[in-house]
Amino acid sequence: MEKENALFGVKEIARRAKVSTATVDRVLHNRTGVSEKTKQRINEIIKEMDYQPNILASRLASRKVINLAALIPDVSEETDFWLAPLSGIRRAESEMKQYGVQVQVFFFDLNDKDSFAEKAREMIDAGVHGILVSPSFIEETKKLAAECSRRKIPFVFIDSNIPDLQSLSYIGPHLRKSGYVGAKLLTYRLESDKKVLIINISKEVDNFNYHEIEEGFRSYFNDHNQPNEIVRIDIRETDYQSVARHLTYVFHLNKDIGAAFVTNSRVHTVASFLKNSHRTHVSLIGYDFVKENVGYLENNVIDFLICHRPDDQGYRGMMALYQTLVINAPVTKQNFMPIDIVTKENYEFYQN
Amino acid sequence: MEKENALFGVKEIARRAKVSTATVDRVLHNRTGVSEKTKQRINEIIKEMDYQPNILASRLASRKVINLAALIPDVSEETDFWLAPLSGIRRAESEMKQYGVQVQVFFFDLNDKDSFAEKAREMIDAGVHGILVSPSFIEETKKLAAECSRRKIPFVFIDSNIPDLQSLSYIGPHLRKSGYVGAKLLTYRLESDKKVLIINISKEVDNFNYHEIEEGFRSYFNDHNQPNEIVRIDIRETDYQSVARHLTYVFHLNKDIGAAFVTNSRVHTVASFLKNSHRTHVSLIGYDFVKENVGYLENNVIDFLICHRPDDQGYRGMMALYQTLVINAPVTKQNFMPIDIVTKENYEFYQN
DNA sequence: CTGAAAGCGCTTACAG
DNA sequence: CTGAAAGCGCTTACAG
Repeated sequence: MEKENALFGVKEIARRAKVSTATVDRVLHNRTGVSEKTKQRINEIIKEMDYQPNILASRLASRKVINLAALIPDVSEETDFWLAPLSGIRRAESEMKQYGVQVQVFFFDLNDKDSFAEKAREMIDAGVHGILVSPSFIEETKKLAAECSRRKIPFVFIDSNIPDLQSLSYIGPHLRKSGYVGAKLLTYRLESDKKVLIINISKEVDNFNYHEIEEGFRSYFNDHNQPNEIVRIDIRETDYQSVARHLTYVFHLNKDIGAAFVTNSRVHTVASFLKNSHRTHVSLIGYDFVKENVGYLENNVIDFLICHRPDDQGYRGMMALYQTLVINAPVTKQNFMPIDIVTKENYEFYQN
Repeated sequence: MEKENALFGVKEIARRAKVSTATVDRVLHNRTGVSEKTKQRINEIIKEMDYQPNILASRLASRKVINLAALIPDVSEETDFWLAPLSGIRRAESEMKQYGVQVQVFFFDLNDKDSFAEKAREMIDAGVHGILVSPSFIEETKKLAAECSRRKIPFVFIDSNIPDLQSLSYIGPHLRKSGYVGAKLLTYRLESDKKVLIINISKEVDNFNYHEIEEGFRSYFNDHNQPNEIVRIDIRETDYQSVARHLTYVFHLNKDIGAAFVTNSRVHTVASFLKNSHRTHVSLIGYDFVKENVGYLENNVIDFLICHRPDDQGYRGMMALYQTLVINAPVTKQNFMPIDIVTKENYEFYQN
């Protein structure tokens, strides 16, 4: 009168291998304490049956909570950019929590390397199983990556990448191509006798990301034999007064600037300057769909914003961790986001 | 010696209400056969505890399979547009199937209303619990919607909408705004003495979608007092010869057409004509990131393609059904997709 | 209208 | 190295 209706699942494997389900479970999860012989026999049957575990049952039985963490910049007065990735992370969280996954978010200060290191420490100490991180500081990120490797904690990068660090996945823009797109838009209606101004506003002296964007931007000019002269300026102070001072000088020296390209989300500062100095005829392109920029899109001072779906980056980053840790499914190593073009006319539907 | 360690879940509710978990379950799912009094008592406790059901356990115990279906156009020789929504549907499927959800896709012929009705019939007869549909034919869709309402089967529309049909959700473009964006791009570098040509290539005489797009397009010209004259042409045959014949005539009549806007994905036919007749100086904008169009983006005949994340539409549509039927969570009634701008420079990263 | 018991497909101590 | 048994938090017949 035994019920042998289980034609699949661990029970069936156990029946065929003439072992208990406990042993099957051990093999399934590469746990120790199974003779090599039994192990092989079971593995063959698993293959034969093309066994697919029931994640539902698995998660329910093992009441292990999986702890995922994210280490991202805090939203600051300067920019609310990180609101978007955060919202993607939260969205992932709300989908995963029913399956026993918890998410903790750690925020660091973009102007303070030490806060990154400190929060990374906290995060590791919290005993997390997987990490999403915005690798804003190279050295500190390397240390974190090393620690993760040591503890076998998978980690993904979003927004920018540091190659060769064994990250599970990179989810973010292809910066070179992004700069290239910027150049296309900038030159689309640019007269050939006008100069082009590249503006890099950043406290960090050597941000590799901006270099890549600029390289991409310049390579478009090369590829298309654009005759326009390119002027560039680095501004190390991010406040309006400093930016205005530098720009006044550049515009004074170069009377015929027809378009400006800002390599990051600080384009609103430039927009403000152009507006105040009655230079709104200059085409302006920059990065990121943040609050500060939208107003200038609205009143036509900024022509285009380039964006890389920051919301999606957060979402997909968390999902990549989930895939690895819960579903045990493979994850794409490089996941380049679309290079989105946002204008006054389409921004209201740009959710990411 | 009883274990009373369950401080949550149906057991705890049952304990507090002094009933069995079976009765709690009945109340939880609005099943009949519970006295009004007991029901009230249990509902109070549920509220008090802010009880969240464990979907894992629920899905595992009730081995009911949920059948979702999609009714979309088949990929035809004419266009592979529907490959994208299909891939989104498949992506959703692979995420949901571990949770006991099955997905069936039914394909109809875009040139044959009857095939829509027929497949709709088949789908309903298959006993599905939720439906995603591309409402390509109004009357047939209305019939399907009525049948769904009768059977209390939730349905979502993607790609285009038919309002007032009690759909669970619409996921797709805001067509008016999309046409508006098209006009912005078209005029961005257009000289004011040039004419603009609107081209509508479609066998259907009265496609409401194209009307909306065109209206949006025209309203941009109004809003901005664009001086350009607008010429429009309707082409009822979709083959290249017919299109070429009509266009030859229009271009003959109007010597100074500077830009053309095609209201759908058939922009590649126009591109082909422009190329063959050495008119590639005409700016060309149209719809959809389909194989046929990409080549012309590549060789600069098409300037911009406008897209509405068809992949995402399929994915989100299925997810909306999942949310309703499995999670019992609310769903947004209108979900307008971003209006994406695809160019030669950024298309390689446009996955949707 | 209500409850006791079995069961979903796994995992986990525990005992040997 | 292996297995019997209990249990995860629900749902489902079945019996009353």
